[in-house]
Amino acid sequence: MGGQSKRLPRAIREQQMLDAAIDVFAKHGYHGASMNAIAAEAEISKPMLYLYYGSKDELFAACIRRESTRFLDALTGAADPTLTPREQLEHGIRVFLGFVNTNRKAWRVLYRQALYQNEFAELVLSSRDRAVELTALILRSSSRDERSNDQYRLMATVLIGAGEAVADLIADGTAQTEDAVTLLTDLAWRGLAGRKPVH
Amino acid sequence: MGGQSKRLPRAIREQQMLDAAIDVFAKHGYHGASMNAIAAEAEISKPMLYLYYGSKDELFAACIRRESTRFLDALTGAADPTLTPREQLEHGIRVFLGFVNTNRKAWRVLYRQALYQNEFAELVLSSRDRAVELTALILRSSSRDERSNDQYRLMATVLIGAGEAVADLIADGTAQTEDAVTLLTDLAWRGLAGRKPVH
Amino acid sequence: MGGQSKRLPRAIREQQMLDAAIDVFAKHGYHGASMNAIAAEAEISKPMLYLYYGSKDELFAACIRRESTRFLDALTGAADPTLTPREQLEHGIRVFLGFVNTNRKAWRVLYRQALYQNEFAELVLSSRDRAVELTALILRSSSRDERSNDQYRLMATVLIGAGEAVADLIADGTAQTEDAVTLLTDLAWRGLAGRKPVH
Amino acid sequence: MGGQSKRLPRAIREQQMLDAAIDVFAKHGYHGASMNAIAAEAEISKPMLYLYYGSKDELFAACIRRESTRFLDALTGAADPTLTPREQLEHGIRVFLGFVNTNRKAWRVLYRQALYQNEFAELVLSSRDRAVELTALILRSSSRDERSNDQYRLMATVLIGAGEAVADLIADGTAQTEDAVTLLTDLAWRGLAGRKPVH
DNA sequence: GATGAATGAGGATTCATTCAT
DNA sequence: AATGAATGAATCCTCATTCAT
Repeated sequence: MGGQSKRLPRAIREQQMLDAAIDVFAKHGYHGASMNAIAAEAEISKPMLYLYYGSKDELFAACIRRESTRFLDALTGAADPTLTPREQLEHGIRVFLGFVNTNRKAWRVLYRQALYQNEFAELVLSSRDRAVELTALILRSSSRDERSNDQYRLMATVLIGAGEAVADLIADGTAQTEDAVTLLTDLAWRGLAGRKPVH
Repeated sequence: MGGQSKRLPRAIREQQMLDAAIDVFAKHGYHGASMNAIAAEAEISKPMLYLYYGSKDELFAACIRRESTRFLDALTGAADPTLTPREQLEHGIRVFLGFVNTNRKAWRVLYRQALYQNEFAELVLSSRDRAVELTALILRSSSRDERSNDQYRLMATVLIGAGEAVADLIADGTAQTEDAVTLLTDLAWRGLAGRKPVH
Repeated sequence: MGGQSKRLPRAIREQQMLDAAIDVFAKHGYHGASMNAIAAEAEISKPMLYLYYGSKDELFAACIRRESTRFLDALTGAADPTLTPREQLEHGIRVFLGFVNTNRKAWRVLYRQALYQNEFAELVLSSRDRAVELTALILRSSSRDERSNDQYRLMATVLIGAGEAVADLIADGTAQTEDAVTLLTDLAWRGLAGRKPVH
Repeated sequence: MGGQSKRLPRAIREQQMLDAAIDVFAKHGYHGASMNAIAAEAEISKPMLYLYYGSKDELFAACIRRESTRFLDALTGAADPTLTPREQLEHGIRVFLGFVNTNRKAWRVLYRQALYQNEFAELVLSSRDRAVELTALILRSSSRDERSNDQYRLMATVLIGAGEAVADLIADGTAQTEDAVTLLTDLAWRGLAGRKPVH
């Protein structure tokens, strides 16, 4: 008790707070997480939270932004033009599921709290849309067919939906990452990426 | 204000209340929905809600139960042994997406609120599990391969995840049901249901 | 369930209700006893309670009145001019404690709930005053001194206070009636009933 | 409205709150006292009450504890070995009744509310038991007889019961402290403390 | 820069009480 | 004569948020 918190530079404080916030949000959900609990977890006083983030909403938004960015960066960084299309697909999926696996809390906050908290869905959806866009691109480049962008986007959405379902299993510890990678890659490659429907 | 609906028999009031509750839960989420708002929507007084359902939790649970049941009944009723496997798959998917399309609020409450509200997840998951089981059965009967039950279940989970992603698009009005039926059926048939990976 | 309660004549119904009310009041206290619980205990519907007694307050008052009367009747009936003063005293005390012993619930409601429930204290006090008056009379007739009525009344109050303390022990089952009779009689006889203070 | 008392150190606020709480509890009883009313009386906001005491129950318990302690301290401080037994008895009684006289509200809360509020009786009884113990000791040392501890305890209970009845009169302003002291001392000395029953 | 002290606003829940049948 | 259906009004409690130091 008393004066634990030493004058830290702003940047570090911010991260500390976000870490704590994500922790508590992941555990109790948006509504269940009280500013009190977050301040306690961060070992600072409540007014500090307000000084840095202004409101609970903004704090939550900041969490979402930080994690979305980290997430997208991971995915973007995974692109590797030297691979074959199928390898690219597999690599992308592996990076995605790997990220979820090592950032379970973030995943829960982002995709299982924010997404269905009316006021924040948009925030997540915007970066999810970028993920869809990215995936659509990969699908197109892996595909032998010619389809409309909308078609590819719908496919990407579906694939990402499947990915999220699997991600949930992984975040819960119910499924193994590698099994899931194989399954999803196969699904994407054969089901979506293109062979002509019949012949 | 308005109707003041008076002295209805218990059974009718119950449905009225659940309708109102689902409405408000769908719009504001579990926490955001106040008993006040639900009572107002149902055009009854708060004590009635408590008289009939005892607590907010139990009211929410009652919503989940009613809609889960309706949902499963729809899916179960869709089974039709006279169809070919692929037709069965397609029909199942169409019924599923059709249900979501005409029960958007219920869908949101069930799969987008309850599922990620810690205390209620289990309730939804138990009926989701039955859906997974059902789907796994269809997949097995549509499949030419021999796989383990676990394999089929994982596939079913993935397919349902994809289905939910699509369902969200439909619930939002972003996608057309028929397009989605085609895409999903194709995905399931080719990506999962099993032709041997070409070689 | 359903129609247990047959058309009973008013007088019987009234007693039935009071019995139930005293039961519930004794167990849960005035505030803790809900009209619901009382109606349930009496195996009638709530509106009946209101039909007969008008309000919770009046129902409680009715309980107090009935039991006060029974209580005073018992005490009054105990007077027996053929006994010696000391025997009278002892007999009075025995009747009092005996009554408490066989009417524990009533005792609790009257002297442990009503007395300290602001709105009802008066009701109890008025009949308690009559008990004090009665006791004062006995004390005067047992006394060799000459004292003012006020003195006798104060003595009676003290004696009754002691009696109530003992009554509590009896109502709780902590003390035996006969032991208490001996002690109290002795106390009253020697401590109050008269010998000159010093000599 | 009014003082708006601001930013007091914790210790002072605590007492302020307890003072207000005792006031309101004494006037309306446990159930009749709303947290609203207590907050208003203390001229603070409701959340402060909860911040400091957590719940109505705990607030009530805190009142009981503070007053019990003050009470027992007063009694304990009254012991004075230089006095004769009878003087000790008289002094003890005077201190007791004097305390009640100057702490009428506390007396009401402790012995007239808490004692008959099922959930709190125990709390009061434990300190009342200590008072009984103390009194029993004084009685024994004042007594010329040899009796069992149980006997002395029963006597003490009776004496305290009588004392409480008198205390009520004093708290109501119906009796004078000095008159009561004389009467009770006499009662205790002659009726209980022991000269052998004449023969 | 940092915080202990304080509160407005609102939420779940429970009653005593009354209609309409 | 008797009751199932219905509610206004309060109560306890919590939380995001802000001062004053």
